[in-house]
Amino acid sequence: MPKIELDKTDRKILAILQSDGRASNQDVADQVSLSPSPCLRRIKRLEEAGVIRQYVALLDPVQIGLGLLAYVNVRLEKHSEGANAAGAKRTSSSPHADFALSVEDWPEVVACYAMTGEMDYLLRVHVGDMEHFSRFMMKTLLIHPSVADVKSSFALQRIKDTTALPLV
Amino acid sequence: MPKIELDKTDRKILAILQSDGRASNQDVADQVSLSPSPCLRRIKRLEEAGVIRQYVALLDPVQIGLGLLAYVNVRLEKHSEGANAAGAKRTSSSPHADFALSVEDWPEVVACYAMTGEMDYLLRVHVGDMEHFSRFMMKTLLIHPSVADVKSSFALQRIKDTTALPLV
DNA sequence: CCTGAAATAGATCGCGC
DNA sequence: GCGCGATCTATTTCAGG
Repeated sequence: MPKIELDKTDRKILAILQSDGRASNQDVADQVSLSPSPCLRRIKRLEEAGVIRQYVALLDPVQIGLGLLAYVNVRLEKHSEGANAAGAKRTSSSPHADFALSVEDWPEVVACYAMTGEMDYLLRVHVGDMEHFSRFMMKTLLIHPSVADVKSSFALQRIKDTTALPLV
Repeated sequence: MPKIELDKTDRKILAILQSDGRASNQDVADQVSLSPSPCLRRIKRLEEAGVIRQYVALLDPVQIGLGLLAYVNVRLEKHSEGANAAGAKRTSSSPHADFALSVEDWPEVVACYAMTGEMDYLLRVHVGDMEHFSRFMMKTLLIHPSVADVKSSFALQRIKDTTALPLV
């Protein structure tokens, strides 16, 4: 991905599309004081350069039955043997590679980052309720051979949560 | 927000729009084997019920100069007096209300949840580099009168990060 | 709840500036 | 790089089953 130059107009376009991903090219063009053709050219350029990665619809978790949000800190086994203990499905090169692959298959886990600090991974987990969470922990996360230790916290209140990044 | 019933077709529509927020109504209609009109009605219904909260464009943080992602745990002062110490701009009812208001004004903080456990808040913070992060900490977060203690971790690797919620 | 047709609006592209 | 104008495609509404 080549890092491209962004002028003031590009940043304005990005700000608009970050807050309304379905804004029509004409609307965007009006707001940045361009005619539709150059505006569309800029948007296409931003898409092709990968500055705009994706357009998505954001859903309300509560409305689709996912009323409980948890952040789970995970520490993995240090030794590779763990990966071949009971329940392991892959002959893995490392617990890390194995864990990363598994995470892809767990729909409750919407985000997973390898982190600095004493805990290796931070997971964002959407579930319906405590029972659902408990089931996920018992039947999925805790029985994973790479996992050594976990610590969970639960969201009490959303103060802020946006996909819009600040444009410097 | 009234919780509405979602049938199989609704869930299919939601799945499509979660992965492509700009999918045309015709495309969606084709994929769920409907003609455009009833498909559009369903989408409008999902939007009006708040199941679809928003359409957005997702940007690549690296391409816009935000190469460092941090999660910051914040613990607040227990006593209300803290909120009126040096630098406080609001006569606040509580350190929590005061902190929540401030977070809105900090563009680096894209997410903030009040959490269970020993730390009160979890913040997701996008910055350009360590210097930028350091500046944010020194000049913004740590001088906030409600803040008692912070612990930061930094993302080493993104394993997974999606806005698409699982549709049960 | 669906289909299908008709009117409106937006996307797209070649070309001159 | 921008803007204009022609063309094509999609959105949106509404009659009727």
